[in-house]
Amino acid sequence: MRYKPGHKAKIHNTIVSDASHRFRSEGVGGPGVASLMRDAGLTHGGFYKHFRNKNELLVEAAAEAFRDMGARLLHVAEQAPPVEPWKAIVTEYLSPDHCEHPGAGCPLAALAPELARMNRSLKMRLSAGMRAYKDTLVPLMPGGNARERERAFFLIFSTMIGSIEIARMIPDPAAREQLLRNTRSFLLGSF
Amino acid sequence: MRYKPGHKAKIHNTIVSDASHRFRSEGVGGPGVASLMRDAGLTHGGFYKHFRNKNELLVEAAAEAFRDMGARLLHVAEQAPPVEPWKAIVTEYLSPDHCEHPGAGCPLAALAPELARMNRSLKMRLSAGMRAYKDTLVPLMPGGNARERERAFFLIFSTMIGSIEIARMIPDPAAREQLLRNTRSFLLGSF
DNA sequence: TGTACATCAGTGAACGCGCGTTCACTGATGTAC
DNA sequence: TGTACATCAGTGAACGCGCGTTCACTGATGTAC
Repeated sequence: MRYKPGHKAKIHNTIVSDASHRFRSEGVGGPGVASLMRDAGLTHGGFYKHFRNKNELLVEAAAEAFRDMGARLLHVAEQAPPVEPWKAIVTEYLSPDHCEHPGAGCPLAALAPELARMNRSLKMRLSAGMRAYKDTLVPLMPGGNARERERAFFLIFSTMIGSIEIARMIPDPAAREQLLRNTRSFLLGSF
Repeated sequence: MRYKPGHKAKIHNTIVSDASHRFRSEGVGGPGVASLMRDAGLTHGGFYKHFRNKNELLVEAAAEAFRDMGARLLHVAEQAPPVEPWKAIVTEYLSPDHCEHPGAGCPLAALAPELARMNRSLKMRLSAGMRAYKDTLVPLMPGGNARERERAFFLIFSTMIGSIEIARMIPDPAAREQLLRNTRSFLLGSF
């Protein structure tokens, strides 16, 4: 059958968006091509009408994950009082909601070590998404100039990423939330 | 053939130690059972004389990785001047050597998101290794009492883990080392 | 001391399974004449 | 207007492959008598 104009692009976006969530919650090796296509209501063969191979989907899915999370953090920063928007970002990032839903959260916290293991050329393309993420958020960071804000971005995000990952390893919910609380109060008082 | 007493335990340790390195450098799904046994000079069938299944090996390998890295950090702390031993730990953890050799490094920086995805009972057993790691290192952390030192442990390690993971994602070596340097100077000046 | 048997770490064929990828095909619609 | 053909997103059988796991078997040594 022939399809409406824009149909293919819509399906393509559906697959990428679904993959961006599933990779984050199940890992890069988690969902297979067939399962991702089933989510879109299609069969596995059609996958290669949309992507050269699975890694191409990974690149697009990671980029979308960075855009999604960037937009979410930008949004909470804009909702918050205009002084020190980065504090709203810290609160959102270290929220129990983000900790408990890696599939909708920061791709670095969900996938960083796996992505770091990919071959160099793939990593270059993946890190382009990370750079865009950084560029979105650096302007909201504390600091008197661009250099200071970039430094703050890396320090704040390093701390948040590590904390969320450790928290996700801790089975006890109370200990988990205390770690998030501690990190939150440390960061809010440090810059 | 019959083997010398202690032979089986020695082979067992070889497999666990090899796996602890390979899981850290290739991910949990990286090396297969057959490949791990080949490293030990054996065939895959014998694996099940040593472990009930692959997850049992993972638990032992993760525990050994935590012990290894704990001992390494303890060692550098003991070599350093006795005041503020935690500073030697920060310097070692954020070294280019650690960043470039995940297979010999901290299992949290190498595997945390993957381990966090495991089922609850497995995660409980994996996090026992993490607790032992923490208990080894908390006494060396800055702080006037046990509570403060435990808090410092989580904050310092969160920051270091996040930094190393981001650094491992950055393709440019200069940018990578600058991130590590920045994090080092931030932590050394923060406690 | 010599013979028969038990032990048990390790072997390797075989199991079912899901993976990523390829490819000849389908069939509804658009275009050409 | 009617007919022939081109397009192309999606189908599903088939590919080779590696995975984790099982299991009947091997064979050198230890033990019993």
